[in-house]
Amino acid sequence: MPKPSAPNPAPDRDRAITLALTRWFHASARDLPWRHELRGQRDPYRSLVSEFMLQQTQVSRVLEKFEPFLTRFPTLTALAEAPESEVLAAWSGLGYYRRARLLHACAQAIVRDFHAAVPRDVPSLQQLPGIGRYTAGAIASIVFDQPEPIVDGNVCRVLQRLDAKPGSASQKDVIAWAWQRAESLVKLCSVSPSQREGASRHPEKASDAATPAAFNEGLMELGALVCTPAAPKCHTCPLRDHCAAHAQALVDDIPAPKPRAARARVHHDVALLWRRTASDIEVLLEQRPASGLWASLWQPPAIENAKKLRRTASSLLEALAIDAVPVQETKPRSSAFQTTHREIRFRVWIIEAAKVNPAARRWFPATSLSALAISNAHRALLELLPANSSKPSVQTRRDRATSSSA
DNA sequence: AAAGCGGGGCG
DNA sequence: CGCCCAGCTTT
Repeated sequence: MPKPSAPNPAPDRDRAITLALTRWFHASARDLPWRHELRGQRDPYRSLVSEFMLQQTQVSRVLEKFEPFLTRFPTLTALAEAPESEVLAAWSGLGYYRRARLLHACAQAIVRDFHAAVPRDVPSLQQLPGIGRYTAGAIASIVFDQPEPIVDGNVCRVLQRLDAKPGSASQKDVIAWAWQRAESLVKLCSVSPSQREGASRHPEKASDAATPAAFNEGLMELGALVCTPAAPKCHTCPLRDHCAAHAQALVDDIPAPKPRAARARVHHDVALLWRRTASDIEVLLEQRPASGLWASLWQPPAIENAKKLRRTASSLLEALAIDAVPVQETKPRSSAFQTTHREIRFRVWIIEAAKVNPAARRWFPATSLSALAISNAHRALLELLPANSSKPSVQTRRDRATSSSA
């Protein structure tokens, strides 16, 4: 029986792409904690949390925080009812802290407007705080298997290479092209009634059918594991035979690198004030403003963007309007920290104070800091406290990889 | 339309 | 050391 001829060759190529990627994903997908299914479906709440954490953040970073967050906030309602300070504390170290506040507000909006059930459609999802076009498409397709496209950095790169589309993912025209391309591909994955009938008569073929969920997640998984920015593993790529960039030897030129602004270098003068108590030491912290860098997080009192070089602890305390008596003057310690947008040189005076008027600041026991919302930059500074000088309590990834688990 | 926002791993 | 990452909101 002759196969009906297609109107043009593109649909055949695209169908082959969706099928090959779906099969590869089912065979090669990593076992990630937010991919665990209950009764054949992803947990919408776990998926929601993972999507927020994964915004501009690598999987390896999210893996360290995901399960502790879910243990602390097991349900959407539990998250919605929690105080924001605890949500920020559980987010501590993940960066982009606005996401934590938006996730919190998102959970509250879902409870209020959708009876505590994550909505299934893109328009409803996209109205929620912190959910843009990508995250709405990801929830709709991956959790609810709807034929909605998604485009992130990974997907844009894969699609550009697939069609040898030049340009950078920072170009609006490239992004717009990628959304069109992703949409036309994912729509080929929606199961038509006749296909569903066929699948029920041939259940052994069911796992072969391309679904929006497997195709979309396959695009991202391929970008993460195979079609990487540098040194892509074309020899193991399931789409190699369909890839225009590979055929034309353009893989290393697509996508074009994204222009990036230079990092600003700034100095912060930090007063790491501590005092002894009967059983512990305490450290003086203040809360940052609710917007901007490290919004609402706790830190030692500091002069930011310090212009002039301060030479004594006393002069810093005076600038900070802290009425304290240093037990002794010490030289500042240097500590550098980088974010994407700036390089911060901390000058840290470690000051044991006999007497302090804390004003708006608060004393915290050193043992309570792990439950507080503090950036990784400032956690590193707190490691300079005398109580921590002999035992490193911030364990690096390298530490964990090389130390035996006792 | 453009800027702002963390943090770390990797080549 | 530069580049990149499962983006979104604000200005």
